[in-house]
Amino acid sequence: MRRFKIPEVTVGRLSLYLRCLNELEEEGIEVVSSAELGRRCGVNPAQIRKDLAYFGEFGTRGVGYYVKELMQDIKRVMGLNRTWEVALVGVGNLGTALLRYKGFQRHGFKLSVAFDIHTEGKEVPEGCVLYPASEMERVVKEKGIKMAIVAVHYSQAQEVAERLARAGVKGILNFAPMRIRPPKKVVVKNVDMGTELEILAFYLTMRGAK
Amino acid sequence: MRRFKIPEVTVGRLSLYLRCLNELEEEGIEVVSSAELGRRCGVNPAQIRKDLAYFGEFGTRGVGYYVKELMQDIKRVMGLNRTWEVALVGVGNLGTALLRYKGFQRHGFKLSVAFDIHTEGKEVPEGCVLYPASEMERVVKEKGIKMAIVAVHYSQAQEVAERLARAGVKGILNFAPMRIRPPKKVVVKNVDMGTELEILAFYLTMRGAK
DNA sequence: CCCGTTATGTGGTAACTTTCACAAAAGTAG
DNA sequence: CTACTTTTGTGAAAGTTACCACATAACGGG
Ligand SMILES: NC(=O)c1ccc[n+]([C@@H]2O[C@H](COP(=O)([O-])OP(=O)(O)OC[C@H]3O[C@@H](n4cnc5c(N)ncnc54)[C@H](O)[C@@H]3O)[C@@H](O)[C@H]2O)c1
Ligand SMILES: NC(=O)c1ccc[n+]([C@@H]2O[C@H](COP(=O)([O-])OP(=O)(O)OC[C@H]3O[C@@H](n4cnc5c(N)ncnc54)[C@H](O)[C@@H]3O)[C@@H](O)[C@H]2O)c1
Repeated sequence: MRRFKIPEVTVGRLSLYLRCLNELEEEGIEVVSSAELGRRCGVNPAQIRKDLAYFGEFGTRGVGYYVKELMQDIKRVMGLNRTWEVALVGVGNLGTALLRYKGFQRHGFKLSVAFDIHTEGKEVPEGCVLYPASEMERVVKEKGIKMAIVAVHYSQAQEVAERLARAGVKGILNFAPMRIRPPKKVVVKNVDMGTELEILAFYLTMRGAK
Repeated sequence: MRRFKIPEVTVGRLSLYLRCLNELEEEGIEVVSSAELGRRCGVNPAQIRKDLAYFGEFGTRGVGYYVKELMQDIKRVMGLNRTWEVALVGVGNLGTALLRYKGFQRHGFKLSVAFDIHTEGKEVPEGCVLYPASEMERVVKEKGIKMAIVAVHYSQAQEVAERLARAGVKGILNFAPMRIRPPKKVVVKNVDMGTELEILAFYLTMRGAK
């Protein structure tokens, strides 16, 4: 139950467990063992127990974990028992797809504001407001938004990140193909789809494909 | 120079080095030390040297690495000195954004065919051909395509992956929010944006944001 | 209420990754 | 050709993460 340095892989797996627990719940299963959960999500059972042990004792010996309870517990420790307002910067190809995606909403992330340097002719879904990029600091600060997604051209990503940080954002998910150097007190996660394809290319080459 | 088990983090960093070397080349810099490269991409210099040492000796002692040469070497070991034809399955919000994205092309990945169960009214860019999903096995096999991107609803992802595998695909990049269990002899990379946001939420909660 | 069964929580260890630190090689200047 | 500087390539240490194996706890049947 020591809340100090939790490895990111562990946090990622918690998210995975949550997905799996969701399915179990939908199937009407009320109790699950680490063995069964491990089989379903491809993780060693001991790993699951160790991951959970960072945060407390959630299971019952001889029984397993109560699905609904464990879901609540994981959501609580991950900060998912609430709605997070998220700002999107860059309403281009990718930004528009993200805005239209219903999945974030379902998991408690609400893309409530979007920013772009060009707003003319751009549409955003119900429930989201589009602003010119110049309004970013003001709107983000006023709304107290703490989380943002960056989907601008890579040459703009670092600057946008720093502006967001100044406006009070504490977490950034970056899709531009360059690692944003995290501003002070900000957590940055970079998702680089190009790199993912390149990793695939590597393993295919290694295994002698084509 | 032992080509056995290369850790995936190493491969990811190779891709990062490549990005960085590109910038150096654009700046007209011809030689770079591991120290300078490390500063630029936020990686320990010894780490860089170790990563490269898996594949050979690319540097010159007392000098450093010749930028152009190292780029070629990394591209060669990663299998990026060629064009990869890629099939896209699922031409929805995300699929369309991916098709329109110019960045893949620039790095040698060509999304030359796309598949969807609904093709009516769907547009794909020049250079890409859209087929009904029922044609998947035939087209992929005929074209000898080895790499695919899956952007369908999560309930379809596993089945699509298995069909792709049967058609000869050896590498799959999956965007559906469920881990695809890799079919025999297929490498699967899962990109889960929901999980990424949840990891951010965790660290923000941990640090007491909001 | 006790005993057998089951599955958790965890100490210890194995496996893996990162970093240190230095010998070896290459270049340069005298 | 030698002395000196620079920076690689790498063995060994340190640090991290995953897994095994078992004592411990809960449950249920007799
Ligand atoms: N489209 C994809 O599928 C895809 C895939 C992988 C990575 N990416 C990356 O995501 C980013 C966006 O890609 P895209 O295809 O949507 O590009 P895009 O050009 O369609 O969209 C970028 C948007 O950002 C806006 N913008 C630019 N600078 C801005 C600023 N300073 N402030 C606010 N808005 C700004 C532009 O007006 C534009 O609308 C790029 O970095 C790209 O490399 C995209
Ligand atoms: N849109 C996003 O920004 C986003 C973000 C994160 C994750 N995702 C994930 O990516 C996937 C696609 O998202 P989307 O928003 O594009 O959804 P979407 O519903 O807009 O698109 C899915 C497309 O796949 C097609 N399809 C369904 N089953 C198919 C099959 N068996 N074979 C071929 N085509 C099939 C559908 O006709 C549709 O066009 C989903 O799994 C989603 O969870 C999307």
